[in-house]
Amino acid sequence: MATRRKGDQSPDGYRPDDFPRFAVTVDVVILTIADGQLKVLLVRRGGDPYKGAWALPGGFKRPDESLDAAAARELREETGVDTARRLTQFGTYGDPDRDPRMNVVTVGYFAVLPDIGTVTAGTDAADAALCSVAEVAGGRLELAFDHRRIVTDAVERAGTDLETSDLATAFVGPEFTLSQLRAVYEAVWVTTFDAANFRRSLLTEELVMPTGRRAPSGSEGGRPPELYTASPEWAERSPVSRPRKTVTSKPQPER
Amino acid sequence: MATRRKGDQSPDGYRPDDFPRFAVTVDVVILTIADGQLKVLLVRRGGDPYKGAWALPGGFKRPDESLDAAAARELREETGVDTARRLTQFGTYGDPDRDPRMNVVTVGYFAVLPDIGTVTAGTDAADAALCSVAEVAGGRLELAFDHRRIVTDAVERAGTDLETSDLATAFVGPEFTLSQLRAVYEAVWVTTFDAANFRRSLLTEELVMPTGRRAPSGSEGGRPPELYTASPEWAERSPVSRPRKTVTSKPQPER
DNA sequence: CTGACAATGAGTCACCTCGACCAGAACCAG
DNA sequence: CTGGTTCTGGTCGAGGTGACTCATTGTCAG
Repeated sequence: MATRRKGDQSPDGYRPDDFPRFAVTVDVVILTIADGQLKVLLVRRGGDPYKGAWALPGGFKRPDESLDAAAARELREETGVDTARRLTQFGTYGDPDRDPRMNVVTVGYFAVLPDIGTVTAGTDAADAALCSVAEVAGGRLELAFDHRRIVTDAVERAGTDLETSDLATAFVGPEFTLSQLRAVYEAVWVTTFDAANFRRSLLTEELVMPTGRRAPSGSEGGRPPELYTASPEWAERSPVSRPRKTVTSKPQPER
Repeated sequence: MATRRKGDQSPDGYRPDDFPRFAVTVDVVILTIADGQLKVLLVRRGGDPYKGAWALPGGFKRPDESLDAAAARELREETGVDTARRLTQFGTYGDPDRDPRMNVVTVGYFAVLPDIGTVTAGTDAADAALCSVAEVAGGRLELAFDHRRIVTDAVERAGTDLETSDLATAFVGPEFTLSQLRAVYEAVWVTTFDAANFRRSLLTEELVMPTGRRAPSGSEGGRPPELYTASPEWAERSPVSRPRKTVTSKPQPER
């Protein structure tokens, strides 16, 4: 609870100096898929500690706004994205040494975007970039503060949300091919799916509806795929179930 | 991220007064099962706002401890429970009007206990009680601040964790009957399970191991059940899957 | 124009899981 | 002993899933 404290001797009200005060920030992990890889939007720091290092976009919560509103505002201010879709809180970080200068408690949010073209309009676009999540998680790309931990937590949360919500549709646009959708699951989870079985899962459950139109075929040629839209009843149901087995080192054809 | 802010003109360091400061607290939702019902441990407030109302145990984070440590400390101080098992963070609440007097951001944790007998030893045991979660969620029991929301969020999180972890074993002791375990799932999710099928699920996956001993049969008579222990490989696997259907209004025998 | 190629779309089949159901075993109250 | 209750073990069928095959439809190189 918020105010109760053992040994509080001022029943008539708070004396704010009795309690430690913290700065509260929000950090936003923006995930998208580009080049078949899972990417995260990062900005380059201009301030003192970790100057020049990559970090998550974020900022201070204001006293008159909620945490959700703060995350939406920071996302809008720094990336130009109006959070049409979900903005999900996934964790809060308050280790005493996570910021070398002051006590900062930060609340992590994540959002998912279909295409990064809409993001570059942010005011700080100059020093923003999409970076590979694998490089961040593997340590090959250093992040400021404990942002690497925050990113990995966000990715893990996104992975579970794929199973329990329609989060996958947020990675693709309003119209998409089943291959694009399948690429989302394969990128976030690390597995592979049989295209035919994946197709059957979604169609028999009527989670996607064909539009009748077709997307242009890829650079490799091949039959142009049909475009689908997400059914409104995607939420609640579990569209695709995560393979439980350990990575079965499928005989993946080299290419 | 923690420190970056649009318009920050002090590259050499913080001027703490530039940023709003908040009190940071942790609230702990202790869940257990008693009388076949899901219960939550509450304390009665002695302070000014919401005086006399039920609230969650919790308190202020200290600058030199992590959030997890603060939750564990408060749990230990107020309930006498040393968090042998998991203590899971599930959400953070920072609406500007959630505390009428000051800006308070609180981080919610939940823990699960097998038996409440070990909890009454807390220093504030006099005004602590186990209350029905159904009464809290239904609004028949008023809580201070936004604690009702926090409790329902904790229960929802516990429900999903039942599926993805060995959380169920935390509700029961180190040795348990399958009926006790089944009662956990049935209480947290609101459904019912066929005892035989529930048994088969756990035994074929070897998630529980029989001890050879038996518990005394209940007050209603019946065959005395065998005692089991949890297999260490319970984690990672999904022991029991949540029924997806809407509550099929099963012909439940009245009693 | 023609054939190679790529990816989609559609179908089959074996296997497994899960829900529903039943019957016997073990124990208690009367 | 008898009836009632719970636990334990088993069967049976519907439905879902993985693995696989094959036809279809388009692009592209020549």
